[in-house]
Amino acid sequence: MSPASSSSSSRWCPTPEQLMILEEMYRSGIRTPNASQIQQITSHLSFYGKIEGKNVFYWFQNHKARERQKLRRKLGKQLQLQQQQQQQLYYPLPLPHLLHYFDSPAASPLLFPQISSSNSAKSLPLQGGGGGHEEASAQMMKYTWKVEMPSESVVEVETDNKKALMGKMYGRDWMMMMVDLVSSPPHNNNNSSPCCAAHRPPLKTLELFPITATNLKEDNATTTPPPPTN
Amino acid sequence: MSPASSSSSSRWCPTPEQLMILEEMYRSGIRTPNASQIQQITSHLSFYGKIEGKNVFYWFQNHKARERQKLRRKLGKQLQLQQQQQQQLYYPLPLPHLLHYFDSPAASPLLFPQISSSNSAKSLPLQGGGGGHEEASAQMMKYTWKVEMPSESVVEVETDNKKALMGKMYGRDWMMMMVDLVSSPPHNNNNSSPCCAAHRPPLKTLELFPITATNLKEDNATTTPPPPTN
DNA sequence: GCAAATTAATGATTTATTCAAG
DNA sequence: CTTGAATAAATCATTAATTTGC
Repeated sequence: MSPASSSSSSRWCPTPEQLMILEEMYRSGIRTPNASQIQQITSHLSFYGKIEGKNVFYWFQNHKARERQKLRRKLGKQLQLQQQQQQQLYYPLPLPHLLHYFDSPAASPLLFPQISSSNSAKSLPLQGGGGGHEEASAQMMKYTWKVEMPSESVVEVETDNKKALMGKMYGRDWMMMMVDLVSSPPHNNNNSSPCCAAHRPPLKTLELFPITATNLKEDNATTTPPPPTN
Repeated sequence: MSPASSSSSSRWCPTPEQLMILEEMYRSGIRTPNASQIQQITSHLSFYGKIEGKNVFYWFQNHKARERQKLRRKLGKQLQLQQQQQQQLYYPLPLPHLLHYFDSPAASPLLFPQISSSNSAKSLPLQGGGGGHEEASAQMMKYTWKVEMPSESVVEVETDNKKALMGKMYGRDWMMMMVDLVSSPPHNNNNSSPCCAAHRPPLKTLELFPITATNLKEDNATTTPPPPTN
């Protein structure tokens, strides 16, 4: 099973450009891109280096989690203080380490445009079946770039059959599978250097782009309109 | 449809304080409060935010269930460990009186511990899969799964048979299989210095992709019109 | 200066939780 | 109550930083 022994780099290493773009996207509100978005992002980022859909997927997952974690600690302290004060009014609670939920409606005067709350905003904006069986999380579709994918062959699937076949597969994994199919185009970077040139030329111009992303999900707090919950 | 209309979330969202108190109560022994107790609790908790009696009722019900579940799992694991140790002396006897604790197909391995370090051979480097291969579950279509796939080979399956067959290929196993089949493109894992391009394309002015309001409807076009949930 | 040893980041997986539908 | 879909949390594992001894 020695996978080519030669360090096939088991792990993706984002180039500065890729990272920059991803962060900008995140900053713009993107949190959990769907497969379609991932494909496009991947496609674009592949210009700057080897990358696969799952990398993008993971990046957002991890980044979101990290940010949330960071934030949670800060808020946690604040909350604890508040609660310490309040608990005196009611039950003499020993105040353990409850740090599960954050949902204070008072919301966050946060500086960062993200992570409104961890578990709180449970109100999943699942397009709540308004009208009739939607298929796209509308919110997600807001930002969509026109990318030139290698080939375009819309697969027609028999939903019914498929459904049966799928058995149980976690959504994420499934998505990844799909994403893998599309992943990044062959990117010949014939370079044997260890991995990830950490410091490469600062690449000058990189102007930031206007991503009109409105990925409104439980995440994102910048301009969260009350989830229609349609 | 569209129960919506509810400007506020249709669902109770416990504030941290409420949650803390509830948990403390649970900890002190309360399990199934009667109407009177519920009323009282609700009254108290309402100080920290909107809440109704039924919320309290449901909370205790759910929490109780959850705790049981948790405990059940822990016991299972402990047993597993103990048995792993003991099985060297004796042989793994699946304590019959615990069988009812396991109801999922995944349970069997527990009873017959085989020291399967799940995380052992994680690093399954990219296999140069190739075969296209995709199927979509009806549910997934909500994410607009009409993505452009390199090759389309819709696997025709006999729903009925397959379904039955699936029985054991739950979750991870199934996924892994699929992923293996699909995975990433050709990618010769020779010495193709995988990681990070220290060598990315000229990249001069970094022309960022045109993500703008202009093409906000691409997806619509290719897939389906996202309901203006927003 | 460099390379083994340690530590810090962070990419990749797995597990648990949550919500909704049947 | 059960099951499926989706997500977040927890965890693992590898890479890059860094420290340290030479």
